[in-house]
Amino acid sequence: MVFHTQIASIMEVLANAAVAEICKVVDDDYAVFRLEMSQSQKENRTLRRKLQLLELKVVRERAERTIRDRVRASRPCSVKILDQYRGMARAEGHLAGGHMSFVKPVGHHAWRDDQPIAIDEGSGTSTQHVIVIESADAEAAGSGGSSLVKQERTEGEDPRDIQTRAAAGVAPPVATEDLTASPQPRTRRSITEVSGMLDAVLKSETDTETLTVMHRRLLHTGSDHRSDPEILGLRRLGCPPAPGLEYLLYGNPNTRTVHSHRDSGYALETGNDPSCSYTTEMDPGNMPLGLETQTDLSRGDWNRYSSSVYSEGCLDKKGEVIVVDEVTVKVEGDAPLTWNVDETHLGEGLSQDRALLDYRESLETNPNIETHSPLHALRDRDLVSTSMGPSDSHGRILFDQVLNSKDQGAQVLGGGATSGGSKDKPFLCMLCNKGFSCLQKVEIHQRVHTGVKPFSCTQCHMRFTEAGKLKRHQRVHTGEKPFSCTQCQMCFAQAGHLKRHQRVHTGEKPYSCPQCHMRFTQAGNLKMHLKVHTGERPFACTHCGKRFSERSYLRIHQLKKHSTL
DNA sequence: CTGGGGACGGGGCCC
DNA sequence: CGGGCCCCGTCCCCA
Repeated sequence: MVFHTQIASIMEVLANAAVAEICKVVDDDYAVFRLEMSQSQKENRTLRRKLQLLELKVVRERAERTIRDRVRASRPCSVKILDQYRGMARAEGHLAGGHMSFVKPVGHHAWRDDQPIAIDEGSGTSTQHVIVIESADAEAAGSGGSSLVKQERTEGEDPRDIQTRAAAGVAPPVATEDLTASPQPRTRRSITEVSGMLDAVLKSETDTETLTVMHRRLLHTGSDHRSDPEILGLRRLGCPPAPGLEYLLYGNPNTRTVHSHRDSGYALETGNDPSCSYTTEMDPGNMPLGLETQTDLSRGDWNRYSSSVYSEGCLDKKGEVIVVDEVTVKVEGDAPLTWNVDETHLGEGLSQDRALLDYRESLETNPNIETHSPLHALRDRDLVSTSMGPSDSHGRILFDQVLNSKDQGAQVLGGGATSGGSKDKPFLCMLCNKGFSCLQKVEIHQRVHTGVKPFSCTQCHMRFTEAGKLKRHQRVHTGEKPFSCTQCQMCFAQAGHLKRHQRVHTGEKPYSCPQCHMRFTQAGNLKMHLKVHTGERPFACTHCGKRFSERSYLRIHQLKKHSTL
């Protein structure tokens, strides 16, 4: 018995020893394995970083080469892309990390090429970064004390740490703002990227690089500021985006989310170049809209947007509005740039801008189009070029917009002269070929094609092409009804309405139905009546021809009108 | 409840 | 700048 007990004890000891030995071997192997794994991972990270750098360089070189060509061709938007791209390229050495912060030097309203961009590279590998761009309120911006901190916050990380690091880790010092405490009106834009790695910012494919530039709508104000894209482009070369603008790159336009809230409008000037003066499109008084509305502008929103500009008096008669919304730049090898504006974010007016870009691009890249293009045809025509020449910025923007209206091809390229010009009407509309006696009438007329509505109501956001129509509209707000009926006490705001009303007293019914004997005082009522004669009303009265949609209606009608069944 | 007509408000476009 | 005409939408009333 005792022997068996000793044997069992020995066996247990041996077993424990064996287990311990096995564990030791496993641990050793595991340690070696982990070491090898860590080394492999390290090498993998290094190679990946090198690959990203190479990709970035390729992208940068190709884009710069292409955009440089575009700059030579005086492409203003290309210049913007180039500026932005340079910003990215400068930071490429720091982009390999998953976290970084761009801190703009204080006292500057815009990023400049000669300004160092301080980058605080962290070690986070979060898959979601939030870039918060803070600019000072309107007062601070006006006094030159504007500061801008562009931060990218790693998920789960204390934002105060980022602020501290951003403020302390770079020079010159940056005035950071508490993101939650300040009740002052300010501008805040936050951008959420789904992917935080560099390849989410710049995606390089085999032969295609896609840069998506969120380019806020710009208002280039001032009559002396030519809308000529060439001039704008050249001036913007040394004129990076002001805080009122955004030049942001997104790697994945499908997943990006842009939120922006503007509590105050402000005008910003970049550097000392007055040509780079822009004003934001929103006025706090006239535009209680956030970017949520702005990014999804319907035509009405667009009208509201523009109306604030005119009602503010920012634009004189010759003022101009340049609107460029979200633009995707596709660089395909050495092919010409094509500009695609996301139409889902655009209203009707903005679609015109997209067409403007596309069309202008095609004009300058396609010699065939150039040969027959109305643009060049117009340039070659002394009459029109004189009336709407480059010296007239307003005319120029109309000029461009006209070229891009939807019916341009039929009217201009087709060359069909419908009404033509005469000696007393030598000024022609290049769209409908109508003749006018003076330049101003051409411009007013072309608002029909361009959608330009310079006259905005101060009470609401309605806009009109003519001052007289605005005056008429404002009677809606004033309640003024200067046209009174002599037969009754009715008053009307429009003379036409009074005239129409007076048919009630005269009994005149100028609108007669061709299908029956019904007559109407108003054309609209006749039009409504004509629906009775459509197939939707299959039951007709045999006496008067009146039709009904239901047999019961016809029976009631015949019973009451004709006393029959 | 529905269809139809009368009438008005507002804006677009042209002259 | 104003007038004129037109269109569309809407409301009201009646059958």
